[in-house]
Amino acid sequence: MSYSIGQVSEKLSISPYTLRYYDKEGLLPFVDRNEAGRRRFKDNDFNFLEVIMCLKEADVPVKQIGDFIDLCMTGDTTLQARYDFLTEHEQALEKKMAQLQHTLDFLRWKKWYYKTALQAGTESIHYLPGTNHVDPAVHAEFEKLVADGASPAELGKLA
Amino acid sequence: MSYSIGQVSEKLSISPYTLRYYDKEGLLPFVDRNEAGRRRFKDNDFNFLEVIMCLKEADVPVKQIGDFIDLCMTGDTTLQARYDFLTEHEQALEKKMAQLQHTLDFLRWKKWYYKTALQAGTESIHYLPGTNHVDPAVHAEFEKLVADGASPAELGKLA
DNA sequence: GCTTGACTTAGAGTCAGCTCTAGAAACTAT
DNA sequence: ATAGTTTCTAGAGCTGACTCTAAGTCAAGC
Repeated sequence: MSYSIGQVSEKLSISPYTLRYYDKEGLLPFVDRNEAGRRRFKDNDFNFLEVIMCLKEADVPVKQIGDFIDLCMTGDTTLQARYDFLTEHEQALEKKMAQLQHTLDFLRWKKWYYKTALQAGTESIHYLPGTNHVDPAVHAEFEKLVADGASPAELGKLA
Repeated sequence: MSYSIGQVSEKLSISPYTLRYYDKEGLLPFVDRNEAGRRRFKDNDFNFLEVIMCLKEADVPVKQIGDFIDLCMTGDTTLQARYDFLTEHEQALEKKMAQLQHTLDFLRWKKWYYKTALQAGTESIHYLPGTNHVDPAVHAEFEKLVADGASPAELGKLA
């Protein structure tokens, strides 16, 4: 079973332009060509493509993905290097997810800020008297609700 | 209390170039200037900067962050729009985190793949007999271990 | 045989998000 | 006062990741 660039493009929802770009950047050295020079993807190539898409999803730059594919093509001497590469990016991803959780929590505190403002009809309930500046006690109040067991996601929900 | 662009840059670990770029893109309309035209950041401005950094972290494009800041400057008539904006990006972020969890799981299965190959001294233990193609049963085996209660993160750990 | 459509390459163009340069003006320390 | 540092603007330059164009090749259907 073999597939044209168009069929692979369709299957993976990646444009043929992008697939050729990846090839040019050295990400697809495993892809065969027919007599006319056209790319023929094998079933096994989808294992590589899956790894490539995974690493892209993990925000690994194209060049580094190329380095990993190089390791793959070299053979058993690079097994440890490949394992280490994946470990490095596993850790980076864990770190990123923790960071995104903070970001999400912040978004929810701001939602609560606007929810309460909406209910009051004006943002000024959060200001220090006579100013346009937010009272730091407002954030503290939200933090207290969370410390007392409320879920940030729920606190932000309107009505 | 007011702060120069250099002090803000230092505090937030953002280059002054970037801060000026954000200003140029309309993200910092709230920043005052002194008689000489130099930016003077107020304490309250850090609330805005915190929101900007949060939205950046959530991968919101600079232009859209500008739209949100515009809403903030307009006053109480935009409270609902601001709430909706945050809700939209909260949802996008939740979706992204779910996707990243899948990516992480995939990375861990690949780590297990290389761990077992390393222990065998060769990747060929995963190949279909007489080929260089990965046996689909290998992934199924990993999935079975997970279904039987093993943690993907643990399965990938070496030694 | 001829058109249509998918493919090929090299190379140009685009976009976001910075990042830097140049030249001038303004603070800061001695 | 003067040297050094910081800031200002306008605008150029850079990087990564595509995205497309042009000109040509190839395969399939009428």
